[in-house]
Amino acid sequence: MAKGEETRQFILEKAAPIFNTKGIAATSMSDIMEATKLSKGSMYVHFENKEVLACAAVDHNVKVLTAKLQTALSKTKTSKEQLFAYIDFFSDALQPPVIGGCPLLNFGTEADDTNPIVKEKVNSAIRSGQVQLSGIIENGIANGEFKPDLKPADFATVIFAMLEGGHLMSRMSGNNDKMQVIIRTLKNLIDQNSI
Amino acid sequence: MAKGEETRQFILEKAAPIFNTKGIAATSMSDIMEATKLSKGSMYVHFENKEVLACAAVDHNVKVLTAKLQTALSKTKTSKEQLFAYIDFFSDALQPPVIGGCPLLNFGTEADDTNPIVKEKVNSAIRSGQVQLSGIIENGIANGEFKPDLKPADFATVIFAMLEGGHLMSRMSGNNDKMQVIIRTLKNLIDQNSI
DNA sequence: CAAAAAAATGACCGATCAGTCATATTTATA
DNA sequence: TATAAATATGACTGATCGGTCATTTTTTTG
Repeated sequence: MAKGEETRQFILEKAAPIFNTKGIAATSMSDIMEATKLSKGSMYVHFENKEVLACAAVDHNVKVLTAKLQTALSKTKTSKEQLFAYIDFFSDALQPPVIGGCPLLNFGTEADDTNPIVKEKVNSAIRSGQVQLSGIIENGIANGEFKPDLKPADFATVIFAMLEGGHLMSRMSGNNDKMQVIIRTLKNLIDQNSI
Repeated sequence: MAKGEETRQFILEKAAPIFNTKGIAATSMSDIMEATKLSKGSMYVHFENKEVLACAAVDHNVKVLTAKLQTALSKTKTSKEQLFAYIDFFSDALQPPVIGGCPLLNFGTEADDTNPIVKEKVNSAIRSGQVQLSGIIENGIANGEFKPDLKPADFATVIFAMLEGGHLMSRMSGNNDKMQVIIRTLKNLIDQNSI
């Protein structure tokens, strides 16, 4: 990796959790300077402005989250195990896979009415999650693990919404009780739809 | 109402949707000045600083949301009707009860790691919603509308999480499809647990 | 209606913001 | 190793931020 690309990645690794924790608007370039110990000029060698850096940081957070999720999923065999692993991956809202909590929730709500580019990144990531979940469920139906009347797209939506909602609730309360209720309910639902 | 209190309320009515839409960090006092057509000095007569104004705006958003919800609930009789009315109240994520979308989602994610006061306001509002939902379900069990093995607190958590998650998903996609899946699923769940 | 109190004004302040650029240093190339 | 290119530095800029305050205007009170 060339020196430039190395520094760029280094900046992203330091900046991504800050943006995810404080939000884009509340994160200043000097926050990133402090975290990287790099000069202001150097930042602008690798990112033409804050908006570009913020977008790259959003991508980085989503990429790290996705990569960790795929690692967790790769350790499973059956479709049911995959669904359980997917759910378990998000089971601790207070020690989430990426620092600052779910980046889709964080960046999505901030970008909603103000930043169409970031909003579309979040929308795209949600769609990917949906596609993956639907695929797991479809496979499970095809190989006889799940009941054939289970609607893959709808159930994927329910899983995703419950995880995001539970994440919010548990982070607000500062304990993981709500998320555990969500996890248990989801697993029961999956069991009820298993053969 | 004294002149001072009148102006204070007027500022809050103008400021609340701006904070809910742009976020606290991204909203400037000049945004509020422009919306109210008031001078900067006048703002500081009624709110000692931006943080106080932002907190009051959070309260205002929650209060308006709650008031509208109670109005919707007041038109119902049975417990099941109340649950359906509660769900229907949040059914359109693109035309939400308060401008900018769910303030619990918006302010909650922004305040999460940065603003403990606002975070606790959101946490408290979520708890209130939970208590109200649980109460409706308990009544429904007591009067024979719902199956006695339905767990009020857990089911309230599931309803709340699904609504928040569906809200996020639909706002990101820009259409209401996901929220409609959530609504339909929740109503089915309620029907399954009705007698 | 006059005096006192409250509210409204806008110029002003220091701090911080995102971003620039001449210069220096490091890295890559031939 | 000499030269060119890429990268890093930090002082600087203009704009905007939240917040103050002497003054004026409006409202309340006795």
